[in-house]
Amino acid sequence: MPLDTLAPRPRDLMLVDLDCFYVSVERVRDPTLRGRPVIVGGVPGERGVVASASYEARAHGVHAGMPLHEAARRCPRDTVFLHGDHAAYLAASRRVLDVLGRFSPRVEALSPDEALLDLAGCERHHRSWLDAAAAVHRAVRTDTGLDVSIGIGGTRAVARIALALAKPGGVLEVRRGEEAAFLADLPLAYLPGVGGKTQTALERFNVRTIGDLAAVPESILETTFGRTGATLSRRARGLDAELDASDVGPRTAITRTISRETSFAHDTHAPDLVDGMLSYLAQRACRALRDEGLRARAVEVRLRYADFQTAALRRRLPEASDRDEDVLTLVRALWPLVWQRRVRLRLVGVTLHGLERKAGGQLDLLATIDGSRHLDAAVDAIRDRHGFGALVRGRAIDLLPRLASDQAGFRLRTPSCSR
DNA sequence: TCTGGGGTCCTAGGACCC
DNA sequence: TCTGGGGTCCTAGGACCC
Repeated sequence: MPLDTLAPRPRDLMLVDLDCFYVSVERVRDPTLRGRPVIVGGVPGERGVVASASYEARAHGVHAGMPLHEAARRCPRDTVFLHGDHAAYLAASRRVLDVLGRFSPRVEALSPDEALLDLAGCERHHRSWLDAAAAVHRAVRTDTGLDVSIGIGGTRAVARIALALAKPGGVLEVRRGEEAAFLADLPLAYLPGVGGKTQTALERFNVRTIGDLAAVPESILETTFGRTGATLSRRARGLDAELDASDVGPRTAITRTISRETSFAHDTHAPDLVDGMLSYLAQRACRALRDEGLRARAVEVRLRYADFQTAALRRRLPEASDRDEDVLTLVRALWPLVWQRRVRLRLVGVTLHGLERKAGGQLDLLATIDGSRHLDAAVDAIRDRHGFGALVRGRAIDLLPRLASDQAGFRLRTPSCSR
């Protein structure tokens, strides 16, 4: 890592977050949902958790990540439960990114409902950053009907914490030089990278606020917690950690892993069901792989038992591949090895590792004489026209009626805000 | 019927090579 | 005979985030 990326570079970052994103998109499509408790993630009776809850639902103690049946127990009768429409959310997300692109040439989508803007060079267009934030809020509102919250700070971590305090629908700017004072009294849990385990570990050292952490010498934290300790130390002091120092902009790095997993409606001990579901998931993962123009070098099969214990095995493929057949062979060999306990399974999943860009030229030439590659391409084309379920290999076909559609990532954690 | 699905980064130990 | 390092690849698993 070059030294200059470690030096604290003065910059102004604006983190924009869409409030109750999924619920808000649903309300734009169906205004009768306004003012009522709305929960996106599934319907009661299904296995699942809340992905997004309206403030009316949150008033009853519902939050993202809560099991659906628990949410149903807490909410009034007229609460609307929706599965969600991820294609619509993605489309809305793109429209918002278009709007943000008018405010800065450097916009980075962090998730479907969050984007980071580097404000360098935008000074002359606005009297202040608060002014700019108000303009962003108005523009997104006008063009998409969605509301945003905004955090402004000199580092990704500071902007994120400012955002947490700005919700819902507000703006908070932390000016350069004021980071230490801003962070000092905040509970440790506000610091990105501090989860339950780390918080507990640090509390044993009497570290309870971000200011407490900032006061501990970085060398001690690094000795105790390794690289993570150094990262947290820098964030707590309002500095960029190595991880955070990258330029703001579209991600260019290659995807690291591609995974597809699903929970069974009921825990199962039926080998046919497990084999079929894993075949289906493997084919979906391979399709995503081909869509990205990547090949995988290793395959992992994961499962979760009814008691929530999980197990996984990872093996290299004989050679990097994007073909259903190669991955299926390995998946079929692996799952009987992973499933050791005589306990029902609640979830199975397939993860592709060691992704690399598919080589061009010569391999394409090979592909023309490679029948199974042709087959995958033909299958992909049929699925494009008629949906993924139109064609599934082998035993996976038995499962089709109960398979859910492709789903993008759910937003789980909404930092709590008491101000 | 407690506890979804898709990711990233980091660590650690063993194999193997020089 | 004994005692080493360093580097890289591979697998397993933890913690965290949205």
